[in-house]
Amino acid sequence: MDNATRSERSRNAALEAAIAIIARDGPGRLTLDAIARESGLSKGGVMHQFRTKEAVLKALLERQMAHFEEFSTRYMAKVSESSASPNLATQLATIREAATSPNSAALALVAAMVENPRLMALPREREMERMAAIREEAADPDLAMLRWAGAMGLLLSALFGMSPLGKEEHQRLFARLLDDGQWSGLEQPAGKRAAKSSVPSATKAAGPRKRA
Amino acid sequence: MDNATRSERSRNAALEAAIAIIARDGPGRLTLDAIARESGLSKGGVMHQFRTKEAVLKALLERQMAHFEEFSTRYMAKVSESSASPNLATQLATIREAATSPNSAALALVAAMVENPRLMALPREREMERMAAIREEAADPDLAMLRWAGAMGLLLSALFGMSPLGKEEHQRLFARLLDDGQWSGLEQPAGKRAAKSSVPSATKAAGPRKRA
DNA sequence: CTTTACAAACCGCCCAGTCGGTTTTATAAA
DNA sequence: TTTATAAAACCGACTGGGCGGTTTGTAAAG
Repeated sequence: MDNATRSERSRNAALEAAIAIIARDGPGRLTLDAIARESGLSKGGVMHQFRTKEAVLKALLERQMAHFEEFSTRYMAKVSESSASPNLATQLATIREAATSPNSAALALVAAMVENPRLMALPREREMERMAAIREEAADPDLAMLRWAGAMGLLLSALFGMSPLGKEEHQRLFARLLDDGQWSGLEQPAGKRAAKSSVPSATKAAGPRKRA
Repeated sequence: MDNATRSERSRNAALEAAIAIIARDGPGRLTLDAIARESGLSKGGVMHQFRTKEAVLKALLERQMAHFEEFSTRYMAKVSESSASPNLATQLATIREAATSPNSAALALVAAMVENPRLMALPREREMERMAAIREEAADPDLAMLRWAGAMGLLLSALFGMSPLGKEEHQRLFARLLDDGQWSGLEQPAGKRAAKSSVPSATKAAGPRKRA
């Protein structure tokens, strides 16, 4: 086997093993020996590919980021024409994907944070770019950010095993977050705030039933 | 000094130390020796008050829960008359409190999760009760849950050090989440969904929902 | 005197990282 | 094609420190 592909296979196996361990046993059980055992490699082999444990975490993080980056660009290509706010739609869909992906890919974040909080700088900066794009395209930037925050809340609370929501509710809420039509009723021009209670009713036949 | 108060002081010192360590060095650095060093107690003293490390985490978790419980009931008493959805308002305010409290109290959750995911059962069950109350009182339960999720997203993403939002944006978004008037424009009677959806939903006709 | 709160040395285990050695691949001279 | 040499990938025993937890001793409270 070619040397380059041999290395790549080993690195890959190690990272897959790391994900499996985190998902099965929790981030606290992720050790270099465990990775070696799970991947079939020896400890030395793992250490040859990654000089330190932090390097493993970093590679893991970058791998996950790349994966969702790809999902993102594919989704973006699909909706960039049909949606008025493609960046927001893409982010919401990506977060939903992360929340429903069985391998609990986002757990890599937890592992990284426990071991070395500085590693979070990478995903944060990436997220800031996206957030800027979302703001640019939004008629009501704050509302867009709140929809983003809602998706993150669903994802992270589920990740922590402390979501009080059922799986079906989960899906329904994500669907509503993604549905632009559901939110157009209360968009506010940037910089202006008003305490109004009348209903513009652009999107629905039945008005709210109960008001204070 | 009285024996009972002496014990209480020691337990308190240990827990304060634990919080300080988590906030300063991250959850991965929380060790019994570190707690002993930080609190001024000896390791034996710490172990006398808490037979195991898990007991420390559990006590820490209960302490934080009690703290926010108190905040909750106080806030609830204030708004129970003036708001149409006092449970939701209280939860949102409590989450905001957790997000802005300097001691990063909620970090105890992360520490607990890393060490022993089972400990999350307590806060989750408490959260489910509250979620039920929120649903009961809401004209549009799903929208209420989404506002809750938005607050959680703001809190947790900030906790992870991966929030792309500035401090001022943070506050502004929380304020908007709390403002009932901002959301009345798109309430939907429970059990009914607008047909305008541009995104196909996976679940439909899930059955009748419970109304207050 | 008995019990409780604390101190400090200590134990065994686990973990990240090291090291000398072996196997596999790459290069190239014979 | 064969052989020689170097480099890269890999192995697994080992080390030193840190960890959770125990044990023994001491002083204060009751």
